[in-house]
Amino acid sequence: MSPTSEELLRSHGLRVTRPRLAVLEVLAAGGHHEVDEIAQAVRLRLDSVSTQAVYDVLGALSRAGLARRIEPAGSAALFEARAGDNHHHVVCRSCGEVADVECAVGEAPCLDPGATGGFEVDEAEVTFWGLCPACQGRRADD
Amino acid sequence: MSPTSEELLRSHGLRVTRPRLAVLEVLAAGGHHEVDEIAQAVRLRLDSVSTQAVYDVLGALSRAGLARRIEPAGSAALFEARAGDNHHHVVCRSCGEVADVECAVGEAPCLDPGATGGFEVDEAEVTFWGLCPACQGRRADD
DNA sequence: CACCGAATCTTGAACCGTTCCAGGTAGCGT
DNA sequence: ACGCTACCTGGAACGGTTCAAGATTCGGTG
Repeated sequence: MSPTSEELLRSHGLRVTRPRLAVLEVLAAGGHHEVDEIAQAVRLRLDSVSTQAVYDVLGALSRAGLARRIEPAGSAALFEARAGDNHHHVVCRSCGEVADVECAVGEAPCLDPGATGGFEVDEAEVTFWGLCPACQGRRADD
Repeated sequence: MSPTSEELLRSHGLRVTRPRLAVLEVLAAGGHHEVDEIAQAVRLRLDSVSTQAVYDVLGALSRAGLARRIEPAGSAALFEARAGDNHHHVVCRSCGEVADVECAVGEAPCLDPGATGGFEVDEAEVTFWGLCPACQGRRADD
């Protein structure tokens, strides 16, 4: 069974606070969200939370491995609950919609680059670009 | 033999102007550069070029396929001359250094995602993360 | 070779997401 | 219950990028 948000925080050495619980629950609902969206959703649950607090919380959760930050070129930072399972993303060139893509290879780093010029690689981040179903329909509208 | 910068521009339907020639030559020298670096390098060749012009030129070159824009999470936009050959990048987590990595698979999109949720994928962008040779040495300094 | 329309460049300011700062507040171990 | 910190608040600052209006230049035409 999945642990409660409170247990998650404690087990990762983080203090349990209302903003953190709220952010965790918003992320747990799934999807990829901008900081602003998260802030708004959190404010529906709590009376008021500063933008700064949301950034801090998201930073803390990311560092603890409870959230993952992605940043597709041209977009603001997005956060998602899935972290540590090495999955990837498809981004729509037209509307920016993001969806998860399972890692077809397996373990991280799931790709073995040939010559890396001496770099010590620990992760391979893959971003697929294309058109989401909705934008395929209205292709001419760009 | 490789075409001159002027021929490149003309063959891609772009007007030949001093700023464009200068930017192309800076990029042709290789590497991955920020807009600001490019602007400075260009100003060594021409008397003065506005920052805006550099952005416009880089945008035009990217659209024409003469330059490629990459944007590793946490960095400003970088531009490089190699475009259309579907190669990838390694980024140093410590200093941000970027190096090219040949595509191990071949044709674009060089990865075949399994389930893409209906997305029509046309490109797979791979970013490897790790430590560059220099930063491996001073690992403790972070 | 002069002319014209469209593309391009200049200057200067606005924008947006993110981060920094100083101070008050609240979680949690003792 | 107390104190140490980590955390949250509010407001201002920042950097990269983009927008806007107008002058200039490119390149095809007559």
